[in-house]
Amino acid sequence: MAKPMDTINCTCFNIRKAARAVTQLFDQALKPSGLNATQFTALAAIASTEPITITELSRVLVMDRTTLTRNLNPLQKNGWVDVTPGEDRRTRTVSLTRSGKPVLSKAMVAWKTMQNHVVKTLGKSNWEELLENLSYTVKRLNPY
Amino acid sequence: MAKPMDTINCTCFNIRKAARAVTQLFDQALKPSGLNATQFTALAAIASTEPITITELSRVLVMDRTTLTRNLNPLQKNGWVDVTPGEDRRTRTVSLTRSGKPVLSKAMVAWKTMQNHVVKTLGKSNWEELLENLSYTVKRLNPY
DNA sequence: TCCAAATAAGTGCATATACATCTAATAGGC
DNA sequence: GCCTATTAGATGTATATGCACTTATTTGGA
Repeated sequence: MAKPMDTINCTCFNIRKAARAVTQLFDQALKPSGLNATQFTALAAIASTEPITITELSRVLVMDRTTLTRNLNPLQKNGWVDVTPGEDRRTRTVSLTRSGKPVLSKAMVAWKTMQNHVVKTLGKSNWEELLENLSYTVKRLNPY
Repeated sequence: MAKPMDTINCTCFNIRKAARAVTQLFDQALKPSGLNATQFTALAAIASTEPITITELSRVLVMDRTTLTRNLNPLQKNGWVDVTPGEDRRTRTVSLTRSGKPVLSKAMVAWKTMQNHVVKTLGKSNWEELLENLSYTVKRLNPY
């Protein structure tokens, strides 16, 4: 019979715990740019793939469609992304605005600094192993 | 100059992505028990450490104090945990209620099944490496 | 003893997350 | 061409997350 103490090794607990720790570091680093970690990731993904529909982007981000819709709200409110009807009128097409570009550029600098800090703190080979394990985990368990 | 595509390797993006995927699996598995992953983790931690104050528990869970306060709300609402004033009257003491115990027991069974499934799907040695990488990451980067 | 600093916790605010459900539009079979 | 199944997206609801700020209590130094 499993006991409460056994959950120290819970995959879910450990990955969420680490996600909280890492998120806070990146949120802090990105703060001067006006973005948080989620928003930065979304903007960078949009810049790499635009024009892209909501559902397609949600698959890139491995995120529920409805979560993405709401995550785009603050980005639209600030005028950094446009969401316009697609040719298939069921779809909506997401793209970076002119004023979104410099915001992303500035954030990229802050991101790179923190990314380097994390890689250095963990050690390059540990960090590489972590990323590989995370990719493999998503590949095997991704629900989308 | 870093480009948007570089963020494919963003530590934060990758760990949050994996956390979403894993969380959904555990949320589904735990659903019949009436708990989600966060609540299950909190209940199990409380069972292992009670009586414990809010701040102490937030450190166990590597979670902001104020986040924990709110995460306890649904558990209190359902009568699964008690939060009572401590001897030091600044503190509040958290403990599992009589009716919380069977809820946790049932959830433990569902948790163990999913935990085994994940370990098997990833392969035991990959899973062990993942957990080790995550622990190390929290140890080096934990803000609390 | 008294008062300032430190500590514990809660609240306001904004955002993140996803399931269930709804509406609109397209695709496919007949 | 028409109707049904499918697909894209938005909304209602509930919970998760953490920063800034506030209140209450204890601690510790003068």
